[in-house]
Amino acid sequence: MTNPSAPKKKASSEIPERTDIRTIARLANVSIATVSRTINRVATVNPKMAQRVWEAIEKLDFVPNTQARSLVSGRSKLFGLIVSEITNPFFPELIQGFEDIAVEHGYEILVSSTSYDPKRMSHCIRRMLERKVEGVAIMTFGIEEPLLVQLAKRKVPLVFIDFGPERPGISVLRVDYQHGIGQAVRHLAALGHRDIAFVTGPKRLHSAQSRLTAFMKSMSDFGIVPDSSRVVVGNHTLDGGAMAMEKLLSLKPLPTAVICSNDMSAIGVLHKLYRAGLSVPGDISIIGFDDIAIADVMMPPLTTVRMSRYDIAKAAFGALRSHVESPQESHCCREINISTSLVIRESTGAPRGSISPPRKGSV
Amino acid sequence: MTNPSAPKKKASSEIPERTDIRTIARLANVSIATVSRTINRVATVNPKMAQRVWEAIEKLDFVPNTQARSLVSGRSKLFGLIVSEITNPFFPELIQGFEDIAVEHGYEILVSSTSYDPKRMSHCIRRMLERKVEGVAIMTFGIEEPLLVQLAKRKVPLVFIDFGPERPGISVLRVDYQHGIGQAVRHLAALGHRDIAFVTGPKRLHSAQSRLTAFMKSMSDFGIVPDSSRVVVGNHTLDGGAMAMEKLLSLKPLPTAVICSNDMSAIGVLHKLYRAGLSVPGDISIIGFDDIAIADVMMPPLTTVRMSRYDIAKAAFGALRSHVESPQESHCCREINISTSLVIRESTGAPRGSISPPRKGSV
DNA sequence: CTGAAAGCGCTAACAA
DNA sequence: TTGTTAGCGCTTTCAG
Repeated sequence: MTNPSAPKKKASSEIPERTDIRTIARLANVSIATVSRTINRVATVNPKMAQRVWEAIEKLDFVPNTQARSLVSGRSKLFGLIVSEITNPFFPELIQGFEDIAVEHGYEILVSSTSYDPKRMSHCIRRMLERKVEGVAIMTFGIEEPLLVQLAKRKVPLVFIDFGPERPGISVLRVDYQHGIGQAVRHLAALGHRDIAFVTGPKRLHSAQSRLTAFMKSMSDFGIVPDSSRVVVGNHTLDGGAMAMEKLLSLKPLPTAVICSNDMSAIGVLHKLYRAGLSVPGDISIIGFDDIAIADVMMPPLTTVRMSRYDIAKAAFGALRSHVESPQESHCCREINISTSLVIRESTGAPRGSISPPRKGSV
Repeated sequence: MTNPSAPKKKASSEIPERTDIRTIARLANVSIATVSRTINRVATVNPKMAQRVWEAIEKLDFVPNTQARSLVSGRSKLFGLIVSEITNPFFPELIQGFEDIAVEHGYEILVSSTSYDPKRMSHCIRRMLERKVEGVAIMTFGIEEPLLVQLAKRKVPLVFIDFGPERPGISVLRVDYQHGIGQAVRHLAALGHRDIAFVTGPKRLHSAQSRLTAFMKSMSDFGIVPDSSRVVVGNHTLDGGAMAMEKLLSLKPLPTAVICSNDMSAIGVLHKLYRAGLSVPGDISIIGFDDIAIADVMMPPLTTVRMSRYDIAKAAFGALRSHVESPQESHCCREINISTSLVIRESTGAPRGSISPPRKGSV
């Protein structure tokens, strides 16, 4: 007992520096049970007593101790939220949504950004387990198998995005990449593009793979078989996008359009193009993915596939909550669909020479 | 006791579904005190026993319950971190730094984004109090007085940025706006600018005011007295910047340069200029403040005043930690200086007509 | 409807 | 050095 405010031994003449439920009970002249009931708004408490209790609480400015509460009730009212990269604007928007909803429902969240590092991820899962989270939303778009085991063993409700094991207590948010990316390809095709490149995300990221797959499928739907040199690996960061575009720039006939696995990559691409003195969409059309807030103020504003952070946050929280609060019917929400859709702005246009005769590619 | 794993009464033939310190003690054939000591790495435990304890822990995959631990020890190892706007990239970078440092030192953080809303702020302080945080970093660059009282009353160590009350247990991070903004003005003046506008942040934000003051002071250092029409109110968002620039655009002689109170505003300004068909820095020079990651990939890359998120995170954590772990010497760290400095990129140049004859604006 | 009492899982005197 | 024991602040049976 390091707690400095805790008296060593009970003594009748002790000054009660700490103000707990007992202090309130004494002041309100009721039992601690009544105080507890009042605070928890149990309907059966006599209004008169409740009134006295609230007054005492007000007067002493009492704040209940969540730790003690959780300890005895077995409910921490805490959810974990793991994201891969808090510096990618997509995630703060997601976190904000999740936090808003959680708080609204009386939950707190423990956020952790793992920077794609399995070590950090492992450590952070451990910490969450120690804090007795009631569920974890793993919004990293991919996870290492062993870490998963660590969590699943505990039977902590989990919600994944894109990819997760099929087990009770685990929900998966299925993002319909095909729809949005299909729209993107159709948009480009309608504009006259046939030579479309793709900047992927990190190879081990499941979501990045799904986006690529959706792209390939959409292309072949239009009878286009992209050759592999048009698919270049990025890493979902600004730099990664810039580097990917650099590679693309060295290609013999420059692709007339490029779709990126996320907006950060697309912005990197835009920047590299700016450096190269190429105009967008004049020389080349660009499409991103995510629709982060900044996409709208790029020069030019970025055409992109929107994936609603709010929908994701809401679905993730909902899944966790239903697992926690009604475990028996939790199977009903095992999979939730998240839709995506194209937002057309100004980074896409007809390819050079599609109407007027083709001319030499600049650069 | 809702806890479903908790047996109602002790019974000798109970299956111990829950694995706590007692279970470990039994398996390792030691007392619970020894288990506790082992976990807490108390040096005096017999290595042999410790070994047995660790094995049992390993075998049962035991994770200690932080809530119980905090409850008895009086140390939650939790810090609160309040930011104003998680969707402004400045903050995620700050959060990341703070989290890294905190975790490294065995602390957890509770993050909350208040969106400048005093109601949310109040609610979030309350929640943090309930969770028994040991300190709160209030990185909102401004706070309402009554909320402050709420916290100060509890004697929770606090660290503010820019502005905070002078009380024991409270540290303040003083940002040296004058240095960076002075550099910015000097840079512009050296380039030949005299007609420099300023886009402020929200009026009630202390930091925004300080930035404006630093600007005014720097201007007068160069003998320039900016007329008030050149100071336009923004709100530290993309939209706010765009709207501010719109106002500026209607000014009779367009200012030749504009300094913004933060990068988000500057990006909004850049975008509005792009819309207006004006070139940067050809027609007008722009300087931001913060140096968020995206500033470097703007078109053109934004000249801005850098304020290190990492320095702030480190200083904030350090202040909190020293208050918690050695309260007696906490007065030694009441004020910490944070420096700022100009990062020159490509959004600044000589004003039109200063050296070479003016040419038509490109688009 | 209210109060007394038994813990939640753990740490820290204190004694052995 | 190790074990025993008394709580941390709260919820929740269970009697009354």
